[in-house]
Amino acid sequence: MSKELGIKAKKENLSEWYEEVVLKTQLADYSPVKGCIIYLPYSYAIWNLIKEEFTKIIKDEVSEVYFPLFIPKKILEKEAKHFEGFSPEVAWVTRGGDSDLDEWLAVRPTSETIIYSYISKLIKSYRDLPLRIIQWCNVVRWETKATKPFLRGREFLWHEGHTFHATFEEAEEEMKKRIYQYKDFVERYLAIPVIAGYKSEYEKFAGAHTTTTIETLLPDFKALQCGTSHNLADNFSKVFEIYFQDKDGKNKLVFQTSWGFSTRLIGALVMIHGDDKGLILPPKIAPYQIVIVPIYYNEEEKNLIFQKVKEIENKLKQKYRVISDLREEYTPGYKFNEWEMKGVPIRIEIGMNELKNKTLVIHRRDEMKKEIIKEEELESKINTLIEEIQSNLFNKAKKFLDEHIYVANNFEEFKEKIDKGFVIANHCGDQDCEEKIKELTKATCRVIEFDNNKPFGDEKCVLCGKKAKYKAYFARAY
RNA sequence: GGGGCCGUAGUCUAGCUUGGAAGGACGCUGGUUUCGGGUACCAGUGACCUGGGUUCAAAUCCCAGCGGCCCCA
Repeated sequence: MSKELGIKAKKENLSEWYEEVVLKTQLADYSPVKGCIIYLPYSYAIWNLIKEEFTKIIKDEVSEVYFPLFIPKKILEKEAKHFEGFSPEVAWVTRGGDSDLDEWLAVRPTSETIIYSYISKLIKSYRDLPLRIIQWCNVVRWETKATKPFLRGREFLWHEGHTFHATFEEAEEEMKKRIYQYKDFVERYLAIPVIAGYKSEYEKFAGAHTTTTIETLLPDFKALQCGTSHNLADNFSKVFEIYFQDKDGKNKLVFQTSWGFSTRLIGALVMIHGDDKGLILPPKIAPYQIVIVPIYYNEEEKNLIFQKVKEIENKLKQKYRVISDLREEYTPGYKFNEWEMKGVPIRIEIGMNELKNKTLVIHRRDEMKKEIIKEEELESKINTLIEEIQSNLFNKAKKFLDEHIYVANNFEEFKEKIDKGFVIANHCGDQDCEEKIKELTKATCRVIEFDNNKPFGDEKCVLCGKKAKYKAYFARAY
């Protein structure tokens, strides 16, 4: 009776548990390079599903492109604030073959500069606007601190959208549209509840006019940024000289946005939905939504049951991602445990009892409950179960998030609650003051809601006591 | 940025204090058996992170590097 295959750590010991789940479910493995993980088939399948589903949502408006991995130093440093923000973690190519390069090439930490150095070729007239492009790629940020698979690495996969508009207002609208799209997507597909809103001045994207974000809370009460959308205004078009000729014949600067989310979402999925047995995947992005396990005692039964398994599989395959586990060297019990660890939402068990009675055993991973149904009810049962599991996971996560949002009327209350989740507090908006809060509590301003951000109570900043500019969510962050 | 722990087969690990033939369990391969919650037995397979130093002799001691984990800032 070996327990070696299962997850040994309890979820209470979150770090230990997380590492074990990622490795044992074969989502990913370590590589020889610090902070660079190997995306094994299971996590890559999840990423592909995320890509596929998100693409369906945006494909009518946004075209897919691919720009180079390398960015010449001159181009990367063109927008001063952007460069200042990213330079501490840029990886450089300084040598090619046998010779030193005359100009260093950055491995893209993000692609604004390489794209914007080119894009004026595509934008001549107001008729070319708005222009919207997206690329799915890898980026490199040379982390020096501790790395964690999916959540913090030197290389990760993401998409970055870049849009070009005639006016500031249009760009502002685009930025918000995308962040709401992210919120909707992450909540409906990954079942991860998030809070959407602005970043503070201190936390915004290097080079942006305004940054918006979606933030969630992990089980260790730390906030995790799940996606961002920036209004770059004309900050980049000024330095990259991206002009268009407007209806009035004048040349004008374009206004831009950029937005993205990354494979970090996979880390969030694991952390938020998993339990002591391992992963629990939301049906909409589970590589396998249903696993069918046959149970038989001899060759004769095996043939009969495999036939039924195939029949059920083919029926369900019309609509769902199904796998039949026909491996003969493992017992049903072994298979149950393995697929539960891997988080497959629904399991169907088929043995002689089911064959005789024209029934099926249905097991749901989120509640770990078995049910016997009539065979003819199968499709309607699966349809409702898929929906139920998806919303059950979201509701559980939403409950956790809601229960860990506190309000602080003063700094004492702030300090008391800050290690338990999000703390809503008034803030003056000054960068120095925000930095001070970070020094004192390790917490940062995570998000300022779009609406509902007016200061409350005495309307004074929680730390410095000056008149508050807004109320915001603070937390310790990943 | 500071501190600590660790690196032995695909995985978990014994051995390290006190230097002297690297042991077990799981997995994997072949076979028999079993299959409704991690079957059992037999046989086989497979490892000391890298580099340097000390020594007659290094998994073991020392130094450096690489990688992983944890705590603090």
